Amino acid sequence: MALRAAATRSMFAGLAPPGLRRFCSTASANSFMPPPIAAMGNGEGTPGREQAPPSTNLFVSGLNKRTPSEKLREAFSQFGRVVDARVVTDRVSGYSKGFGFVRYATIEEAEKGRVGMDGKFLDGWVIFAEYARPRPERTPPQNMSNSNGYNSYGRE
DNA sequence: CCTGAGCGG
Repeated sequence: MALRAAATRSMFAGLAPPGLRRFCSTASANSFMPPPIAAMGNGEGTPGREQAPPSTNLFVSGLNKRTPSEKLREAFSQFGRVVDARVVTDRVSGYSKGFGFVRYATIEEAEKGRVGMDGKFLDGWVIFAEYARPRPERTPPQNMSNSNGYNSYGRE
């Protein structure tokens, strides 16, 4: 039955997430192999590539360019209370950059949502959820003109 | 239109 082969290809041609190529670079697309969970033999010699510490801010990457923030919040609200969910869009082009940020109410929910949505499918694309890096929202750590000393760090 | 590594206003 050659018809079945054609039908199978047609099915995969509709929702073939190109994001899967990150798992297997030179592997056959016909074989399902587990992701190479890195080589844990470096110990602590991976500076720059270290993930951010646990926080309520979640960095979601691998999103579809047409995925709205509502879809993100809806998908992540299944694991916890999403305080804020935003898909990063460009100011000049106005289109999504392919990643977004999801802020949970507590770190526990953020952890559950991160593990629960990391490696899941969204709009036919494999998304990756990890902790966002501590980044100042407005006031830079430089120039302390204010005697208050309040730092608007997105932590917690 | 949005082609895909990536940390936003």
